[in-house]
Amino acid sequence: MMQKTQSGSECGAKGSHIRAALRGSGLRPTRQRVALAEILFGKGNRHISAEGLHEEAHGRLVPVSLATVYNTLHQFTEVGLLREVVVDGSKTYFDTNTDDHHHFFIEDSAEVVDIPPGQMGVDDVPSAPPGYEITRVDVVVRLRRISD
Amino acid sequence: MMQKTQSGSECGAKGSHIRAALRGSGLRPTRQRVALAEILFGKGNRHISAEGLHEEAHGRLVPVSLATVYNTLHQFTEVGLLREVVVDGSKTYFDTNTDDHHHFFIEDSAEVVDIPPGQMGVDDVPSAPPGYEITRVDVVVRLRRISD
DNA sequence: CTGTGTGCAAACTCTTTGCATAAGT
DNA sequence: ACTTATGCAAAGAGTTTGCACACAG
Repeated sequence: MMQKTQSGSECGAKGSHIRAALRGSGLRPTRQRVALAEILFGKGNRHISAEGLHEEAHGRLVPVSLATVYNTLHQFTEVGLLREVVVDGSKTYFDTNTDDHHHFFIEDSAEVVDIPPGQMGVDDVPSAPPGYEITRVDVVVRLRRISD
Repeated sequence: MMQKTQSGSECGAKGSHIRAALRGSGLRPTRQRVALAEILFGKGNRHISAEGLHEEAHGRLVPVSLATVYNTLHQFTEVGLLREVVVDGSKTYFDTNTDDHHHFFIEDSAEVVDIPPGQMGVDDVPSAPPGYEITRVDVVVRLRRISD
């Protein structure tokens, strides 16, 4: 037999691809993790908060708990499937694009948008103080709506 | 060179300078605001959280409430005496240096340190999307302790 | 005096945690 | 079966708010 088709979501090749990816990262492909991964990675790069993912999952009739969403986001981040983006003091955003790149942050709507790579660079990053190493250089270009 | 400001009221030169600055910003120089301003601006550039400032005030026997610390930090930020720094999702830091500059963030100790200006620049900042203006470009160089 | 600022505690938001139950292999 | 993940609700951290009292001008 083939793999058993899952509950209500789409079945077939995509599901097993995701399951394989999770497995390859050492995560058991549970229903919730597969469903959340489909939402996260199903349509291009996304920047999403735990609340946002939770709502979107419920909108798709995937009833995951908020605690599981947090767990999953952190686990995905640990294994390198996601990246945490710090742009706003109050919420944590997760980015499905783990490449080296930077962000616009639209203050009015609290939205995060990728800055295409190659368009911006950082000159002369100072060397780390002795005893420390640089783990990342983050650039955030903050935007505000022009309200004339 | 030590002047006994604080305690009951403010009689020294520093106190009145601070009072003048507050007044010039349209803020009434209350005891709490003057005391907090002395802590903030009294010894070079600082990066401090509300909790940190609250503790430091108590350490100096200036019993301000946490709510007042928050109010004051926000008021100072509004009038341009402070700048908010977003480096960590969980806490808000305030920087007494309002010039254009960037930061190191030491992840182990959650410390913020200025990167001296002129040592680092950002190339080719993309133009803002139509309808938006850039309010600021923030660079955070994240550091971790090398633990061999 | 008069209005603004302060302090307190309660409320709020986002996130984490503990433990019984459910699911994966 | 045996282990790990999930869900729930409660706890936790940081921040904000509402209202009575206190202080600055």
